[in-house]
Amino acid sequence: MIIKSPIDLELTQSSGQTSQPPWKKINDSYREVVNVNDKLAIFDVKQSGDYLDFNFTGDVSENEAVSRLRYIYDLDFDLDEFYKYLSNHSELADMSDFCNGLRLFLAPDPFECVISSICSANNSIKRWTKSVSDIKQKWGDNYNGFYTFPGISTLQNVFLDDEEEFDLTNEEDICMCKNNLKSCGVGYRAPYMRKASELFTLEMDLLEIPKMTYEEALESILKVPGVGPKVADCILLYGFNFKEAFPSDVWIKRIVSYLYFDGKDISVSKVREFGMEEFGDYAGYVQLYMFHYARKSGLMDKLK
DNA sequence: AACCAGGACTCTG
DNA sequence: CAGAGTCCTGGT
Repeated sequence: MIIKSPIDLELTQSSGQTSQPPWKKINDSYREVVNVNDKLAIFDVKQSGDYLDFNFTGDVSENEAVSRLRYIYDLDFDLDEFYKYLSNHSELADMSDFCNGLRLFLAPDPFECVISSICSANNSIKRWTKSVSDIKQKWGDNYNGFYTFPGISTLQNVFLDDEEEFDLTNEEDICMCKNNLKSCGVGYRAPYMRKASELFTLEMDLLEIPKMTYEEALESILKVPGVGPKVADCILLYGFNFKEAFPSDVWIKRIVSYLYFDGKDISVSKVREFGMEEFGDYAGYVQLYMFHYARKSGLMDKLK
């Protein structure tokens, strides 16, 4: 069926949002297993003109599936309104031309988003997406050839590295020990991921986060090991749809400094405060558009 | 082959 | 509270 809400699916999929790795591309379609009200379904979306062509299989109703899809691709966000806002601000006016149809790619699974975001810290897009895919393949459930993200209790019991695996199993050759986090290329983030999983079984309930204000949610998420200010804002934006978050890293700092402060060096935390103050409920989208505008327009190379 | 990029954390002053 | 050093891996 056609979902009448404009989007650029390819751009949204390739935009490196830390909610989850891109879905599997098959011919013109993007496919993934999605949890819909505790039942699994295979979602299949492809671009059809400005809109999405959506199909699914699984024991879920059409209403349930469509509303899940609308959430994941943020299809109820009014892009036209947003583009009016951009064009009314000279610093941002070019951005909609370079990023037309780019939307949030929201996490169907908040836990996956947290682990995926921890993995993204001090890392490249290519590397963290590979790591998350490896984690799914090693410990997720295979559903029609697609792997779910493992549950919290699974990840908190996983081996950190080959040595730990070698010591605690009867594997005879350490070279055969690949059933551990470090073999997914996560490096020193492995203990963060396992400790985070532990935290979610013992103390923190991720289901509470959506009920909180942005400030409360930020305070909670910052307690997760391996999560600092940048990653916390990514989790709140891409994982929980807090659109007032303005995730700020060195690149956003360079871009904001170029666009608004005449190239003057400002601290990342000031950039974050500026973004939240200046853009309000559009902060998350402005951040997303800034990053891709800089990538595509060549501004990023210029700022290096 | 040495060096760098990328955030969070820990230790120091 | 700011600044510096370290963590791991893939890229040059």
